[in-house]
Amino acid sequence: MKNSQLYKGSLNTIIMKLLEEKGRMYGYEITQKVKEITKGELNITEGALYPALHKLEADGLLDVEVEKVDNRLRKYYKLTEKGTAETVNRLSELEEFIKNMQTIVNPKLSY
Amino acid sequence: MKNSQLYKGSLNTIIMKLLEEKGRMYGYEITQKVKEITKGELNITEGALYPALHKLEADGLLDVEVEKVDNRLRKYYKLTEKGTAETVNRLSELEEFIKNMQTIVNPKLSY
DNA sequence: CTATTATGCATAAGAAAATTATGCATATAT
DNA sequence: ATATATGCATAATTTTCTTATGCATAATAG
Repeated sequence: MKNSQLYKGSLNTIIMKLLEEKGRMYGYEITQKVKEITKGELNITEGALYPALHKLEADGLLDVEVEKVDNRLRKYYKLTEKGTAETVNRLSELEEFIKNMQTIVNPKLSY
Repeated sequence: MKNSQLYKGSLNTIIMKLLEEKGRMYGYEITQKVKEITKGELNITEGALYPALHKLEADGLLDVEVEKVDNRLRKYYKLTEKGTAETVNRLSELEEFIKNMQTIVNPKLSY
């Protein structure tokens, strides 16, 4: 998704967190939202995003609703009950991860 | 390296940061250090570590010195000049990454 | 005294997740 | 007319990691 490899593995968590906040979003909207949040730093590619959405749906974490807006197709995704529960876990894992990485970057601040 | 996929892509940065701090380390030492820092949360597997070290060496970012300690072999790695320069970039990327992920987790704190 | 754990390096097969390169379609701006 | 933006999708390839091994020495536990 970017020149930095660090984002590898975080895409699902990002998607789920955004959906938790917004209620429902469509693919393109997610890419734009992430670009905005990260001030252009993180550009999610379609080749990563769509397969990820399909897998989350297949795993029962997301539901999809198709709508036609301005004669263009949109697939709105939202968290299922299972997905909402799983998001809690993913977010706590993410916070642990961030803490650990901060400790590695700046070991002196950890005590 | 762990059950959480979030660490994917961060191994090289972790290795380089530790080497920047410690001067030189050997493989097994790196696994133990990371385990200690993360309180057991992150266990780097040999299958990930050794190929990563070999690649960093092949890319000219690390130098290796073989030593025999207590009748056991150790391969001490240290940053080359190029590696030290590259570490600066990786660390600033990591800090950006952490900031971005924090903004995603907790958008209300970012203003 | 033998089996397990710790120390130490290594690689091979496979899976997972991404990149890169496409493809199709409509709408808008240049 | 052409490029850019919107919108979804997939296929080939690459990167990175997991899992499973293999070998070897030292120390500890039963």
